[in-house]
Amino acid sequence: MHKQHKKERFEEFRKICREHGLNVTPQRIAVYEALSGSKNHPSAEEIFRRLVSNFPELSIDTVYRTLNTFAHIGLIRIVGGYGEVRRYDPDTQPHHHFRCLKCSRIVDFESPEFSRLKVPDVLQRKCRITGVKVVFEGLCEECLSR
Amino acid sequence: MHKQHKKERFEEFRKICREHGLNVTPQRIAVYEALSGSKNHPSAEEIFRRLVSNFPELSIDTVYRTLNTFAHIGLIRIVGGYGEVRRYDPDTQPHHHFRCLKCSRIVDFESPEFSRLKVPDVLQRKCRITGVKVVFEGLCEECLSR
DNA sequence: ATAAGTGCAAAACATTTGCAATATA
DNA sequence: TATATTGCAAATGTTTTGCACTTAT
Repeated sequence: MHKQHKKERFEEFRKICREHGLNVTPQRIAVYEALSGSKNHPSAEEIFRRLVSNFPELSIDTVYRTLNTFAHIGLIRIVGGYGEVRRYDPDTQPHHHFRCLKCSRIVDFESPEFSRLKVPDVLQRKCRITGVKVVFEGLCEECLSR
Repeated sequence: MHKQHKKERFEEFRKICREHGLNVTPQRIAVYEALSGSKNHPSAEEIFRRLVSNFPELSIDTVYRTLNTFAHIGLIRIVGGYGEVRRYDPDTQPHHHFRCLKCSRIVDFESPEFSRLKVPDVLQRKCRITGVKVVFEGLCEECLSR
């Protein structure tokens, strides 16, 4: 994923909304900006906290609704977790995760090789596969040094 | 993972409990039996429903507490999900998952090859890696034929 | 006997929903 | 102006917790 300027990203966002018949509202813009500018796969609550100081009328249920809408049209993804609060990923391109077992930090990494992993025959025969994700688990840098 | 007889599994279970200073209670036996006899990565609620008809005093909070205890000592695992209810996996051996995007069914498969995937340098340098899991996503047999 | 575990009821969270008011197109 | 979206408040669903009672060792 390469960086985009804020303005380009905004235009892209408008376009995607229009394509899906969604109004472009300040709330949606704010949530999308907050998530796509984040690197830590935040929860709805975290996104809300990040925004509410500059956007006091914003309500948490709108954040949830907005994230659900975005996930539904494929603008963002829900990240695979282990039964904690739901977290969101602005990166919809194929990529992979490291997850810290202690602090739940998620680190993205790309690997075209992993993204091309051969689908095992057992699955190939029965299912339609649309994606793969490799998840490494262990302890992150910060948790190791404590 | 190969099948074990019920009795062997029970002895194994007693041993693990003793090693961790846990009392062997009917509740723990029941929950462990239900989970290790299941093939569908059930939730706490599902395990509870499966047991309560033959064990009417059992309460749902004991099921939660028991599953948390088991996960904590590594007897079972919490399966990676997408922010739905927490689900549990009796199989602690390295294995991989297919997940249906429509009905959330999880299918296990083994692949020594995937379990030996090379840890990318970015991670190798910074983290201590203890496991890998490959997750394929798509539509399962049942959902395809509807 | 003693410490650990359970059931109950209540609390704490996380997420969703109905509805009237408001903003977008 | 018509419709989609929001904020509020309340509902729902999931998971945890305090405490007194019971059970395993």
